[in-house]
Amino acid sequence: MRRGKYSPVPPWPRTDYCGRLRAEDAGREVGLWGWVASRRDHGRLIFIDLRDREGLVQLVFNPEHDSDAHQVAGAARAEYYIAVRGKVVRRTEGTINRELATGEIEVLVSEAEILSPSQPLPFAIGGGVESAAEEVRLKYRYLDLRRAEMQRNLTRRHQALRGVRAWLDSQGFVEIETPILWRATPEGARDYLVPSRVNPGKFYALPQSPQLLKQLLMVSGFDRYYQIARCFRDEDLRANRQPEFSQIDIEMTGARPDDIIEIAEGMIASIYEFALGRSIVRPFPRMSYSEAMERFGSDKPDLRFGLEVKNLTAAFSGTSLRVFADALGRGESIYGLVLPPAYQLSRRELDELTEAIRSQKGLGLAWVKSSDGSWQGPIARHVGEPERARVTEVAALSRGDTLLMIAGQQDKVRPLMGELRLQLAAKFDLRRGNEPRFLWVIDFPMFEYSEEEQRLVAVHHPFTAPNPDDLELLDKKPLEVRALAYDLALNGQEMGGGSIRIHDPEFQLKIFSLLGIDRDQAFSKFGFLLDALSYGAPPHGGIAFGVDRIAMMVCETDSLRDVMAFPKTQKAVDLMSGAPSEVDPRQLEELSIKVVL
RNA sequence: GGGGUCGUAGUUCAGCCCGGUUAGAACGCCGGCCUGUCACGUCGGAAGUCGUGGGUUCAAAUCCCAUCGGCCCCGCCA
Repeated sequence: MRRGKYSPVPPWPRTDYCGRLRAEDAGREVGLWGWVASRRDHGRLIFIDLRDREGLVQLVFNPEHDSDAHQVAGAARAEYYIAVRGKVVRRTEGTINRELATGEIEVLVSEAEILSPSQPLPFAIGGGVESAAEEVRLKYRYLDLRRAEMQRNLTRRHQALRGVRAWLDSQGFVEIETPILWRATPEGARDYLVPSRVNPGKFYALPQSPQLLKQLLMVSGFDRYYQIARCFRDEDLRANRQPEFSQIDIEMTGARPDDIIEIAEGMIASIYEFALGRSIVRPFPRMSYSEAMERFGSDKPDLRFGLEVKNLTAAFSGTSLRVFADALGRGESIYGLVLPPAYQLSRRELDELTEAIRSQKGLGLAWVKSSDGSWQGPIARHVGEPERARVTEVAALSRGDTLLMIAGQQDKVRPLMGELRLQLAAKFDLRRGNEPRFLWVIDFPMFEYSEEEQRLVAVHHPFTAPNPDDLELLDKKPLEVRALAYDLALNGQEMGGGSIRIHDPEFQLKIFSLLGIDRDQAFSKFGFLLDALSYGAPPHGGIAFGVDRIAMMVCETDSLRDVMAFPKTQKAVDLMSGAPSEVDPRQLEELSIKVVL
C-alpha cells in the first residue's frame, strides 16, 4: 500500500454521483470519485465497481484504451478511494446487469488516480449489517456507516427532519435553541453533571428536555416555538434508549389539547411524505388512559392485533374457586385474556408461564381450555356453573379457546396482563402489519403513588395542568384527577407526549405541595419559573417527540443504534473513541474535583 | 443492582454436551494465470494469546470458579 504523490484535493471535479448515472448519460464525459467496492481483474480487462453515497457504477479499464489508467486499476484494492475520468457508454446487450440501477451503462475509464489507499477492512462493506458483530461495527463505526443500509437510514432520518421543519415552518413555528449547560432539577431522571471551573464546587446539568425553557419562551412571546433538541438522561440503556437522544420539542401559546394534536398529526403526515413519499390515514384514533389500561393493560397499546384483556371481576363474584374468592374478598380484581384456537399453548408452556409470573410478580396465573360447554384445566372443576356462564359471556369465550386469568390488585394485574398480551403476540408472531397504527392516549391521571418515595409523583411532569373538570378532586382524591396530557403511541411504542401547562404561579405551588415540594423548596429550585409565571404568562401547552424513535419508524428497524451515527453501547460506552475516559489529574484539579473509587 | 445469551484466524461460523491427532470451513488477504466480469474464474500460500485470570486433570477451546466485553430483558427512564 503506497500513497501516490501528495495532493490535498482531487485532480478533477466530480461531475456526477456514481449511483446516479443512467442510460441517458451515455456519451457524456464524466469525472467520478468513490470507493472501490469490488475489483474483477481478468489480466487485461479490469472491472471496478465504484461506490459513493448514491450507489455503484461499473468502471471498465482496457489497457488498449489507456494503459496508465489500467495500471492504476491493477494497483487498486478494496476500499481505495479513487478518482476517474471517462466516457459513459451503453453496455452491449448481453452484458447488461438488471440487478443494478446503473446496470445499463458503464464508464470506460481514460484517466485514473488513487487518492487514498486502504488497509484491508475489518469487515466487508457490501455484506449487509449481519456480516459483522455489532461490537466490531461500533468500533469501526465510520466504516460501518459506509454501508448502503446505514447511508439509507441516516439519509431517511434527515428527510424525516426536513418534513418536521417544513411542516412546523408552514404553521408559523420559530426554531429557537436553548442551553445545553443548564441547572439540575429535582424530579425525573438522573442528570448528567458538568463541573464549573469558574464556580468551584458547582455543577451544570445537561437538560433532560428543554421543558422549562420552552415554557419561559412562551412567557417571552414566541407564541409558537420548536426545536430539534438534544436531551440527556443518565439511566440504563435499552434497544430504544440512549443516554443522549433528540426530541422535537414544540410549545404553543393558548393551545387546547386538540390544537396540539392537530399540529402533531400534520407533522407526522409531513414526515411520512418527506421520508417515504407516502400519505397516512388521519385523524388518528383516541383512547382514554383508563380505557387503554382496561382493554390492553398498557398506556401505549399495540393495536396491530387483538388479544384484548377482559375484566372478569364481576363475572367471578360469588365464585366457589378459593383463590379467586379470597382475592375478591380483599377487593382485588380478576382479568383474563382469551387465546383463540389457532394459538395453542402446550401444558408445559402454560406451566412455565405460570411459574414465570409467580416468581417475578408473586401472582398466580390460572388457565382453562374451553370445549363444548365445559372447561378443562387444573382449576376447571372448582369453578361453579353460574360464574362459568358469566365468564363465558363476558370473555366471549368459544370452543377451543384458552382463557388465561390473573387475580390481584388492579394496578398490578392490568400491566401484567398487558405484558402477557405482548409476550403471546410475540410468540405467535402477531406484532406485524405494514400499516402504522397510531393512537392518541388521552386523559392521563395527574398523579400516581410512589411506593418507593412514599408520596405522589407526577405521571407526566409537575408542570402539567389538571383537567378543570376534576379540580374539586385535587385535595380529596388526587389519584383520580385527570391531567390535560396526551401521548402518541405507535405499534406499542411511545412516540411522543405532551400536556397543557400550568401558567398560574399560585396554582403551580399548589401542585408542587401535593407532590411534597414545599414553598421554600419550590422557590429555591424553580424560583425562576414561578417568577416568570407571575409576569403575564399566557396559557400554553406543547408536546415532544422522540426523533430517534421516529427515525426507527421510517427506517423500520428495532434498534435505535441503526438510526444514530455514533451510538453508545449498553454500558454507555463509545467503542470507537473509548469515551468515557479518565482525564488528566490537572483537569480535575482545575475543576476542584477529587475522584474517590 | 438482577436475569438470559454470546465471545475460537481480519470477518462469519463449526468444534465444546461425551477432555486426548498438527483447532477446521467459508469469505477476506498475499502471489501466479486469465479480454466481458458483475459475490468473476482458476492454481498456490500466509494467517489463531480459542476474551482474560485461576482451578481440576497425565492432558483443557472442551469441565469448574471468577472476571471483562457485546447484545436482549427486569429494575430505572417526571
